[in-house]
Amino acid sequence: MERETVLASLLRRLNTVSKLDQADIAAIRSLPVAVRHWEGGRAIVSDGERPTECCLIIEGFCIRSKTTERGGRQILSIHIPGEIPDLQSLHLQVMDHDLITLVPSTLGFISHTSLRALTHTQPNVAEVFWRDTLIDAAIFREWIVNVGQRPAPARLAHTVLELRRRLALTERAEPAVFEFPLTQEQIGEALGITPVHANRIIKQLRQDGIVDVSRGRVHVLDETKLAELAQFDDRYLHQDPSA
Amino acid sequence: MERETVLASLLRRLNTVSKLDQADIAAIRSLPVAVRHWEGGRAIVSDGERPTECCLIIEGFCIRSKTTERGGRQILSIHIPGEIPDLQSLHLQVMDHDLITLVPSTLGFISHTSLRALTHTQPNVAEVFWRDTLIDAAIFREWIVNVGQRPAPARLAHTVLELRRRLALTERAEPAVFEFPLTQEQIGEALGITPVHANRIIKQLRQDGIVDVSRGRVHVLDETKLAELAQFDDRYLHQDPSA
DNA sequence: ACCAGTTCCCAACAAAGGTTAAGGATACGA
DNA sequence: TCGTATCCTTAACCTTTGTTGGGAACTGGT
Repeated sequence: MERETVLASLLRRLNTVSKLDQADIAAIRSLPVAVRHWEGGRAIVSDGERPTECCLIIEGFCIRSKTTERGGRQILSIHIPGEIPDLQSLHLQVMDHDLITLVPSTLGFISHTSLRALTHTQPNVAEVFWRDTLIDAAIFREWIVNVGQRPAPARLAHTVLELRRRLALTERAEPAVFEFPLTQEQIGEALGITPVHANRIIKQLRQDGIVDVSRGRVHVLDETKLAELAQFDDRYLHQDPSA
Repeated sequence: MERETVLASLLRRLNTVSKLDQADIAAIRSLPVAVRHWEGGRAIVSDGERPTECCLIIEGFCIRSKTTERGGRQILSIHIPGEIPDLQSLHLQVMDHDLITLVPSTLGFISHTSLRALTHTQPNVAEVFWRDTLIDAAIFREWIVNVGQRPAPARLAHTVLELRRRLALTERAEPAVFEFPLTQEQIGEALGITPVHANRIIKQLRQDGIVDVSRGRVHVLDETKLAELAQFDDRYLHQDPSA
């Protein structure tokens, strides 16, 4: 795979969310990236492990999740190409959650060693990466609000709109139809509800002509009603570098 | 107030959670800190604002929270002396949530300017601060699990044990009785339940002889039962610098 | 075309949690 | 010490969500 395309979405994203100068871009471009393909539904790193590299999603979808001792699983975030979902492992040596592919994916592995060398020689890149992990945390905060405050249908609506907005960063569009490769069971795990209840609310939203979530895709049926249900305000994504 | 005591708990905490050398400690000690007293229940920074300084809690308790358009409030975290709950504002210019005192507190304000100067001259301090925000994010992840997966009594038990463990970092003890200055309404906002339900579960836990949460304090009645209910595993707090 | 394994779908019932409304305790200032 | 505000407490009732269990539809492999 071309080096260009491997880092393209990462650079596009970082350069939108922060400010990179030519030296930063060149330095990131020269990072050694080991490209590997991964099946769907397979762990990349697991809770308790001490990874020595970070994982850039080049193509595909991943989730982060934690499993409780009672066997329940909570999905913490959904990740898309251009993101480095385990960037925190650079300074948090032991994983406190799992990182798992949802679908067959192309991943780029970058060693902690070379990332640390990069952040030491390019302090501006260090700050851009730091900011990236802060946005990650901001998304967790909103996820807490989602699970803690919103009724189940609004939770799904919000999750769907957040993902679309984040996809728009690298894809430059907010389409009415887009990929959302979670089973109903996984949707339940993301929203903190059972799969049966996930099925109920999906059916409801479909019948109400608001949104159709099925076969791994989202069809937005009524943009206005969906936005009203989700009360989605993208400020927390901090996509504007001056904000 | 003595400079020593102003930064004492911050330094103790950072030095436990990460590794600081003498130069780092000296550099942090020389930070200009503006000490101010704050009433309880008053905002320090609010959603939408662009703060120019960060806030160190010297004495007291604070929370971070978000308010939804429907009027519900979700408490995202509880903060104690030695913590800088809005450190993220250093690289996320616009606040996406509120920071509020719970009780009358002594706060130390440190300008972004001097913090940036510090992180530029002492890259190791930058990494320690970065790591601190990553631990903050790890706590958010566990909070998502708490609200999304655990039944209400276990949520309260977990929250209580987490706070005690974090207090132990600067106080070096895990007492059976400690301060927990949240009203039942605020407990509900933290756990994603109504105040009425918060009251129900508090009463339940008291009657079951597990824990008594009242008048702003926690009394642990049965350490074993409480631990079993909460399924508390402190790995996610990353208090050990090698982990 | 068939099979096994998922995933989706649905119904009936149970439990957890939300709503409303009201009385009682506590703290604090005049 | 009296009031006022806040907080705690409880009850009755209602809604959402969980549980159990089953069947239908789809998928990928042979």
